[in-house]
Amino acid sequence: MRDVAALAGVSIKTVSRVVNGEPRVSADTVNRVQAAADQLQFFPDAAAASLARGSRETRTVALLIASVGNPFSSAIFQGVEEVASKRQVAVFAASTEGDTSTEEGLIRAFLSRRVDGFIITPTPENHASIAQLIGANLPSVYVDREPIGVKADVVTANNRVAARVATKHLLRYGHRRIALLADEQQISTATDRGFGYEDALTQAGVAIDPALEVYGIATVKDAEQAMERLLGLASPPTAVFASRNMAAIGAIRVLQRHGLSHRVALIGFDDIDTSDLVDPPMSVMRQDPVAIGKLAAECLFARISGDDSPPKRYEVPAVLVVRGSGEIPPQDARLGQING
Amino acid sequence: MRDVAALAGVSIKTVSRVVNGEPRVSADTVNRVQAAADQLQFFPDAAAASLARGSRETRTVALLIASVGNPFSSAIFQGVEEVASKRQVAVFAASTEGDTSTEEGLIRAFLSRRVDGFIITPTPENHASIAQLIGANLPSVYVDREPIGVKADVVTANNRVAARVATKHLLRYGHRRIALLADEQQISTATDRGFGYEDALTQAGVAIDPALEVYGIATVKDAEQAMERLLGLASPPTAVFASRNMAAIGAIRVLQRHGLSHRVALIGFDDIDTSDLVDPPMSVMRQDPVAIGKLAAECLFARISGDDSPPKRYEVPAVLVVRGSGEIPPQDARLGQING
DNA sequence: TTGAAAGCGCTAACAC
DNA sequence: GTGTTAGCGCTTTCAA
Repeated sequence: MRDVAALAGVSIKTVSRVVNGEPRVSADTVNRVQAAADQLQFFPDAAAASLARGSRETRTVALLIASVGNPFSSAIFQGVEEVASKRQVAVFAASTEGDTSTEEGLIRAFLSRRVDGFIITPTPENHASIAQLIGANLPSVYVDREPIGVKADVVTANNRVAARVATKHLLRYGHRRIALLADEQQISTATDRGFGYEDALTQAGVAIDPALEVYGIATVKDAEQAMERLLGLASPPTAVFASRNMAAIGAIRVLQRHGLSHRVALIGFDDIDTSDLVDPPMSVMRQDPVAIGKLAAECLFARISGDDSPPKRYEVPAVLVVRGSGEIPPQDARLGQING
Repeated sequence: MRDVAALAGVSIKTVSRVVNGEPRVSADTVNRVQAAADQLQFFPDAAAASLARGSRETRTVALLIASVGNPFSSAIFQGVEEVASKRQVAVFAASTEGDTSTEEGLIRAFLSRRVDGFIITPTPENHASIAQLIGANLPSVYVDREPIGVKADVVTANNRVAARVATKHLLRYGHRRIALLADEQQISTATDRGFGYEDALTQAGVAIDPALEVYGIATVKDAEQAMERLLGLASPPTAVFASRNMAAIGAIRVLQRHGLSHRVALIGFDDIDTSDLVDPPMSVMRQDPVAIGKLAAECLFARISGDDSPPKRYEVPAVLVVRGSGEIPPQDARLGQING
């Protein structure tokens, strides 16, 4: 900046004025300064500016998600980015991989980088401690999962209702033995979907069979193992509610392997590009992670702008998409019934 | 920091020493300072430190990809993150959406934020101008696509060879009318795959039919339209090489719609979680975007650390995954031949 | 082992 | 319209 000032023959402050587009600078000066800045490939140092301004605003936010490579997480990122980029805010996205100490380390790193706020998919544990780490001065919004004991905005899918809708759909087709595949029970998303599933069964007068409820599905492999086990039951399920992407993929893989994919009904959560190409085409509760991300970002920017109303909970509705796999009527699915 | 110093009863410099873990501070002082820092929830300001240090290192890099929500791009991000997080480097990821002016704006924004380097999937045009924008002082690495007229490291898949392998595979099954679906011809990735496709045909003595080569597939919809058109030809293709994810999805959708998915062979690029669940299971050239991202990040950090050897080109091999869709023998695929 | 002074690149407040 | 001075939070150099 000093160099630009020297080259343009003005003071350093005038360069600052031009760079920030302040009024009351003569057109001639503006031109001279801009020419000098271009020639020197000058880019203002945003960090130094923020430091000097005293506002400590960096126009940067941090997004902590399960994994940047996971389609659901990255759809959230996409939503956040859409909103942030309109405001010229840059986004640090990072993966917690579900690990609390990684999460803490990331928060520390971003705190040092003076982000303006956080959007967080909380890991299963330790919610209070990360909230305390962030402190009260920095706004944060939680997405996808509800942190316990933390006062902050939360944006999730309407998990309980959506799970109820999916389960009712299967019940309507006559199913009575419906399996549930879900994430760890420490995660609100999983338990809420479990509640919705149980709501529907109870309302239909169907007894809840704990043997059909499998929690702790974290990978496709987990889902495959669970599905194998379910099919091995004396009285296997005739339908499956796979309450997350990976669970559905694993379940279908196993059903296909046993030639049962057209005999056991299945409804997934999380729509994906290829859901309609699967054999049979997959019925799903389609949640809208991009909308979740957008809403979370909007909340966060409202907070950053000074909104100090009480924390709110937002639910983005998931919709049932009927494609075939969820409309298969109950059939005997005991292993060995087909192909000997 | 001043407050911490006051509370601990030491000078500001001593706090700095403790925070940076410098030696030659008495254990007692360290404890007092740390207690004060904890009590005050003190986090050092990384930007101010970088400013004072004069090295201008921010331990931050920028990643410009097509779209953060796109599975291929986010897999690259995942690879970059894996390497960066080990070095405590934060990543700004942002979407260009293939738009040159967006790309330029992002580069300017990150230049102002004083990132240590760039990893870029270049938009179709304007390579030289973005390189000039970044200037010679900041290292940058290009991924997935080769920028023209830019001297920098490049990491891509072995596009030409992989396309040759895929096409040869189809030729081996007896196909002679093989369609190519590819991205815009301004993108090196698309043209390289096109060259590989043509290499294989030429080597097999099969004439290249321009009517079977479709470039400019940017969306699933584009792919669907192209596939419809191809099926409407007097002599339609008996096989398809869909050289990108979206092209494969659109093509399969149309083939399924016409009941031709078991009559027309198809090989995709980019493996996805559900490739094996599709009807029929999709054969693909599986590229490894996570590895591409990792390699790019490693290159970038080497450059940041001062490596000034001549720019290199790296190719990460893609492997053929045989699942069924690519092993269908040639059959009449004229519309209306099936089901009247 | 600790502290004082100077300055990184920039902007606020105030002159002129 | 433009320049001067002080200082943001920190680290460097040098002195104690």
